[in-house]
Amino acid sequence: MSLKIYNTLTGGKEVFAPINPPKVGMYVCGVTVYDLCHIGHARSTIVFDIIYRYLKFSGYDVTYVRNFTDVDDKIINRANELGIKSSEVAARYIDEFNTDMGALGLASPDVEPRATGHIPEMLEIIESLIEKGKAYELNGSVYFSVRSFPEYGALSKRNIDDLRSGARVDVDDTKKDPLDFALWKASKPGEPEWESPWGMGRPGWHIECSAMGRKYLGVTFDIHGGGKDLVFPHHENEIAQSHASSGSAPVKVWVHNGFVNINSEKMSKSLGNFSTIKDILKQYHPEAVRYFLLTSHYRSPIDFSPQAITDAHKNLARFYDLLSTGMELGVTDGSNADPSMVEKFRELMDDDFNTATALSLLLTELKKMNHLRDDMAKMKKKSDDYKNSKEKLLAGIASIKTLGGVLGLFGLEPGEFIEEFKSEKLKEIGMSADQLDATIKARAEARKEKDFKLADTIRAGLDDKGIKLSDTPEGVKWSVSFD
RNA sequence: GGCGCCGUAGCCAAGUGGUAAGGCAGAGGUCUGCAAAACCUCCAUUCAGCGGUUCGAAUCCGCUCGGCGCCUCCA
Repeated sequence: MSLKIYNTLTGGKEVFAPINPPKVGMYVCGVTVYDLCHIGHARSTIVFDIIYRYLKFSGYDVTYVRNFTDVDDKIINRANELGIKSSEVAARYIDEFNTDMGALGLASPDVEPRATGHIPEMLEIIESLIEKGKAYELNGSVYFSVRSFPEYGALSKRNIDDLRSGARVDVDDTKKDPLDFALWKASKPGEPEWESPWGMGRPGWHIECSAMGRKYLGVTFDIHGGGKDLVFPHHENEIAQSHASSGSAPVKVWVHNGFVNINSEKMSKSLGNFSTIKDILKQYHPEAVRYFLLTSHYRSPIDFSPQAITDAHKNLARFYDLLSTGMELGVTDGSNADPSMVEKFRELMDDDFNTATALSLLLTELKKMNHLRDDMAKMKKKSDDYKNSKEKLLAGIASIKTLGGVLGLFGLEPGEFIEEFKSEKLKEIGMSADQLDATIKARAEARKEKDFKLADTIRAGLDDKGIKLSDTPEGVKWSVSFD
């Protein structure tokens, strides 16, 4: 079986055939750095993080480029509000982006170019477009002539004549056609600006991706990604510019991720219903956020809710519990992963990165391994049965760890995941580890004295605070409950 | 107005022509002083509704109802 990817351009799943295998070039639209990132940005970044990881897992030599848009109207507005330079705004939010995405465990792209570092490359494309009669200069700005590009609308399935230009698009008298868009904008006083053949100015939004994609990945590359909302106009315009300038299509496969919704509505600033990554990470473990985002297909909308992330966390905790057993038994890496599991995982992921079913495969394996673990507890350690079971268990755990790793999961030491969450809980309820210890000891004393009433009262008291006690053969353990 | 997506159990969610994965919640059981965790069993004759195509449809087609997105900056 081979990897199939849904291509927005053709509207269907296609067998993935890189231009120069095993090399793969992938460009993903990053963020405009004028504010904190919300969970929607996290989704997009995580989706492409997983595509990146999976392509590499599949043996491709991937060059992953993700840009920062660091010159833009919104950044300028923010800079004016704060009374600082727009470059400072950009620097600040690039830092914040890196902090947030780092917390979410994202693999770094191979190149993270910034728009402002590629002005000459943009100017080169713009000049070539003017030469070819695809763009024109007016009052120091340069516009792309949409009607000069017959394929315009192919990506977003739009007919030029259906675009109600003027109704919702600002009619700009300086443009020859309302559909035309800016490649270069003459700068106003106080705005960031660069020299150009048409005077001082700054780039339009779309041209940066055309320039940086071409610079790092070539005139035509394999995959271009971004959020669904970028299909039109951003990616449509990008195709027009790049294609018109080079004479060939810039991208083979266009991949777009769906939105994160709140109560079935798109999360957005204008609706005021967004949650920043920082806020979410105050309440939930970053890996639970990643797990949650993987439970539905990347192209579908996903509804953000506390319940959904809690569910994700519960499942993660189950995995880490098994993984800690694996540690005790000596699993260190995935070298002895079960080949048939890996094969199944591949089949699922090869079908347009179906992470939801891939997770269910891991959950099914989890259940099998827990079953085995329970059985082993009843066996004699020197018996052949025990040895055989242990071998299977180790292979199962190794498979889960390896395949989970492709999804960016289970990277922590099991103890770390569990302890991290527990110490957060103690902080939340204002109890020290020593206090909890003493309480647990008091209950143990009561149990020893067969004073079960007192023991149960103590346990219930902790339970009210969200702390669950378990009496296990290895002693009393505690964990965090959600309900 | 144009283009497009979605509607699967109490909740979340796969499956897109061969007879409904998985998770959460719930019920019963094993274990336990009792619990918890883990495990076992059960939990959609049915996929918004109505027609049609087919030997066969949640899956294809048409219509209806409901929800959402893009067409303006947006992951």
